[in-house]
Amino acid sequence: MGCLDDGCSTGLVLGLGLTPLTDLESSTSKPGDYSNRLIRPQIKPSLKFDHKPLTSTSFELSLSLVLSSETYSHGSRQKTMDGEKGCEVSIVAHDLLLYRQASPDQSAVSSFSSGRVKRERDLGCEDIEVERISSRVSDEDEDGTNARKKLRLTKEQSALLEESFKQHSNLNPKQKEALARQLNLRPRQVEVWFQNRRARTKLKQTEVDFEFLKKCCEALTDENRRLQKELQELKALKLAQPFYMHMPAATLTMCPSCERIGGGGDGASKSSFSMVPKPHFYNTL
DNA sequence: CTGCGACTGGAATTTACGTCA
DNA sequence: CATGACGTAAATTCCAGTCGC
Repeated sequence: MGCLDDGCSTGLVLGLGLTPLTDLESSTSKPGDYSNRLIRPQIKPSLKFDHKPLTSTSFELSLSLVLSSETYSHGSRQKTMDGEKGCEVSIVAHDLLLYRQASPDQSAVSSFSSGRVKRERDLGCEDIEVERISSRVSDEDEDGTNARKKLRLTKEQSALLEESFKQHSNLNPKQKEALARQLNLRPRQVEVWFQNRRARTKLKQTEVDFEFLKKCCEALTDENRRLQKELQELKALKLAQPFYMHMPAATLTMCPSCERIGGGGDGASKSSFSMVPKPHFYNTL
């Protein structure tokens, strides 16, 4: 990314925009995890300027040249090399687009600090157009810094997301799209919400597991201490009462709870207890 | 301080495309 | 010329970690 500053040093950044001729969202998509990839071959020429003329693509591409000072600090992950000059060209199309909440009661405005080109297909064409109109107006701070402005989801949005998460913690692209439409959010936002939700659910579960294991550990420590003590007492008993010495060791058992010694043998076997292993309470998770 | 929306970077995976036998 | 195997680039998703409001 250093090239933006020093390599080219032109102060110019080439921005790429998709002006929709797009039936690509509606017609070519198929259900399935990677349906959106179907549009990739069409986007590809736009990313590699040295391959094909832009006009060969199936939709119009708009390029804008802007001063690099207008670009975002995060920059773009998608970059390519200018074939002729060997100069890195940053594609910042989406970076310059501002998302505007469709809901009028949404006071918060989501920043679009580092939307990447690859994310652009997340947006419906209308959304792109809306964002294009409202872009460059208010997303950036006056001083050009790119502070994240955080959207606060409404209760309704959160509730619906939660509801949806309960049904499936992972969304396929179609579900994501539908949910985003329903919530007046970008698919990317829905995606991020689900990612965060999964991560935090996992974190919570880890904490619960940790507490559980800690309690198990404490219980086992206690049990171990008790058994050690019991062993000591048994040893002491053995020394103090030589009476048991002449009995075969295998016939002697001790009740773990009442600590009484039961003898083996024919007659005694009925009255003696049996050593049933204690069931372990710390079953696996 | 906590909650949470958003971002970054990396891994894994799929797909398209070019090359070669 | 058609075809299959193979390598590679591009694009996607998810996750872990982090930032910052």
